[in-house]
Amino acid sequence: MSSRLDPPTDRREQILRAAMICFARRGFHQASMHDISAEAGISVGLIYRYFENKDAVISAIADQHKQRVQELLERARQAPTLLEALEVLFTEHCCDNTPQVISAFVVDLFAEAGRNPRVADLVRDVTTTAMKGVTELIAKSPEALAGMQNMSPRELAELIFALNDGMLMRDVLAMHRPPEQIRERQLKVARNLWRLLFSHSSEGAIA
Amino acid sequence: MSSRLDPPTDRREQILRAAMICFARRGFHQASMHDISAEAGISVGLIYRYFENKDAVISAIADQHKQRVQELLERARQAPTLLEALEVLFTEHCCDNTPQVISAFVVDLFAEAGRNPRVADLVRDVTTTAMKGVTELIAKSPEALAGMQNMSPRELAELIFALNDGMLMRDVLAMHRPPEQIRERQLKVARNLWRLLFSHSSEGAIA
Amino acid sequence: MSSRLDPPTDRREQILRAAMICFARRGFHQASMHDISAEAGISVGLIYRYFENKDAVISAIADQHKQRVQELLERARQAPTLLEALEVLFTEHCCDNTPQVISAFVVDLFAEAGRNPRVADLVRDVTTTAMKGVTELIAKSPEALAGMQNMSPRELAELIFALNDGMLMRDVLAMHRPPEQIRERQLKVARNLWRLLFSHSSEGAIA
Amino acid sequence: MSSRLDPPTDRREQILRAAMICFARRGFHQASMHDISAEAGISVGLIYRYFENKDAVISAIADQHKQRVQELLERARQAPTLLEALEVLFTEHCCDNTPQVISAFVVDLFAEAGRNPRVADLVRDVTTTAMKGVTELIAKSPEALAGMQNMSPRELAELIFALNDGMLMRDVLAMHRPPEQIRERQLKVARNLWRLLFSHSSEGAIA
DNA sequence: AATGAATGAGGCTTCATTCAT
DNA sequence: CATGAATGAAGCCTCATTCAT
Repeated sequence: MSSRLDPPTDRREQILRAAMICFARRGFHQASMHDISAEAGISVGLIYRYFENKDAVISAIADQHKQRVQELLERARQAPTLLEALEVLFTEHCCDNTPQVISAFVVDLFAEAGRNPRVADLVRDVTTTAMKGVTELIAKSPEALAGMQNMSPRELAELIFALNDGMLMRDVLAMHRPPEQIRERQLKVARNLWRLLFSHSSEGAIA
Repeated sequence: MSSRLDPPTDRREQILRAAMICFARRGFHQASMHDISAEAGISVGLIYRYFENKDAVISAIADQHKQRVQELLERARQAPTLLEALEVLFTEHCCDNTPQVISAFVVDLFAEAGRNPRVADLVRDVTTTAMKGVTELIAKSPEALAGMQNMSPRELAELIFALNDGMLMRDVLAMHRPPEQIRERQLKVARNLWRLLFSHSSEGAIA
Repeated sequence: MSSRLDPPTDRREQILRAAMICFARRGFHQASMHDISAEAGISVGLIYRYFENKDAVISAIADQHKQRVQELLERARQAPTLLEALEVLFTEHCCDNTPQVISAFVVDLFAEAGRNPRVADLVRDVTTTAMKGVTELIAKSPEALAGMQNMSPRELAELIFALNDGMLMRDVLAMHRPPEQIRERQLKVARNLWRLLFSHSSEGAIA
Repeated sequence: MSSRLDPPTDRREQILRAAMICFARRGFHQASMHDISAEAGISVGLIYRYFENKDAVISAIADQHKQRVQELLERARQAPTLLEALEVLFTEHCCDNTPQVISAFVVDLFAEAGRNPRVADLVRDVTTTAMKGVTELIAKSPEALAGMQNMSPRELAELIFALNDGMLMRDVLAMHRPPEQIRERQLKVARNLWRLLFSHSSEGAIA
């Protein structure tokens, strides 16, 4: 490899960051290579020194997304309780970019997956890994085992991810509203589900 | 003239059907007007006799989607029980087109909403209407009132829709698998949620 | 031929009148066949029953122009004095259409003559005929013979026509101003030239 | 790289020269961007690096025309006598291009001015400036003051310009004839007018 | 390593023309 | 006679990609 900050890696990062912004703003195919180069403050030709073509940029961004999700999963795994792990996972969409940037990007990523098999494989890989991770998390969790509700850990994980993705999908309709407000509202609903799934009936209404 | 439908309406439908297929296959912007005309078996120019431009075709498709959802909501409203209404809603994605066509299209529609304000308004309109309809359905339903789980009808509706959308988003990753199989698996998980939300604990396991 | 008002002739007239308006408004090539049909209140296809194609319409309009000029020349010839004849000629641009319509059309006609040889022939024919007519008019006129200014009748005619055309060319820059005002101003200048050319110095100031 | 001019300016010039030729040959709207690129020996896309769109090319050409006229006016102003100044102005149409190219272009420019307000403004600007310049020239000229013929300097200028434009308009009908021959004939007529306007009768025949 | 001029295929759209009704 | 739906070539413009500097 190379040390942490040598030019090649830096350049790649710089380009990918710019690409991410452009893709979120205009979509994979509406964003032009020129848009990306302008956003990155470099020339168009330079992009081609680090990426074979536009598709390679898209793939690289998708890869980056995959890694982000894996890191997230790792952090979730280290949370003391299942509910805390879920909160970590749910807050995924907040890095250096605003949540809507991530949301717009992810929705476009799924849309692209519907056409581009390479992207589809990659997204499937991400979701499968995440799903497996959360399924394990649930299987190992005492709260889950107790509440279980007649559902398998796998089914519980599916419910949870569907909720996550469904909320993310709605984000793009509220591009103008303050991110925190959106997230808070969504978190409230998500917590309702988690409580429902993972609280023992013996505890009665938990509030 | 013609028997059932006047030609203009027929043509519009024919074009929209072709556009739907192309949009699902390649996305709004990757699908060319030529693709659509070829799929419809007509010439490119003819499309412009029925639609001002490509954007108008996209808008018309989005409108069609809106109406489909509204009809669906109407049918759901007439179901005898809440759970049956939810089943109706969940089965949305099956008309003349295969479910994946609808899914791919809807995901792209949301992606587009993230950029095109006109599309965003339309999609927001659809989701708002649907949400309101289901919220009312829940508010009027005895099962819901009983189980309620400390959630407002509105929150319950949000949960349900998030699940719906989340599942739909995943559809695009399974473009190759038989639709029924996908739907069945998803339905199972969805029923789990509905049971959880709307069954009195006194009744025990319902399914 | 046919009687004065049989449909074919009427239709042709109707189409040509509409074409004239469209050509003046948008130019020969910017005006579409659809524009013309709409202006005439008929269908596009019908135009093709009366004209082989768009070029034929342009040619027919040019022909019409030629006839209009010839009639004008005829009227000018019957004027009692040369100066009156010139006034008739100069007022050419006023039929059922506003003068600017004619001006815009004529300028476009000359522009088209620069490319389309058939139109060039036709326009040349018009100008040649008109020139010959006016040259004769001058040659026969006592005023002219007296003043003559060392110019041949032919040269005098050239001067007069250049003035006419030059003024007409400027009309298109004043599309918004009241036609009478423009014409009056131009007429004043034209009269100055005519007086200069055709008044004996012995007569002193004539105007 | 280049010796005298930086490449961007060269390219713009190259494109404008090619556009001028194409516009004169086929008219503004009949000349395609492909025609221009072929004439310039470059690709279509390259034109768009130097001009926003086709209209911008037309505007640039019109601007160029404006500057050419202004330079001409400057040269005319420096002529020792009024008659010599007029000769300079009249010979306008001869630069690097053949006179007919200029004539065809100017006639088309006026035709376009009849429809496109932006072009109309520009052409009006040119004619107004030129007219003002010549009016001043006349007002300051002793020959004019003497002969005057009861006309104001402004009216005299109008006469002169109408003659110029009228002759230019006729140029397009003689696209095939040798330019010098045309010019000579026209010059002879023009001189007749000038002599008439600006020669004291006491001097008798001047030419 | 970096630039950005240059290419040309391909997309959207218009429009003259035809033809079934 | 009249309509207007239908065709498809052609025009304007964009953009991924290459390459000389």
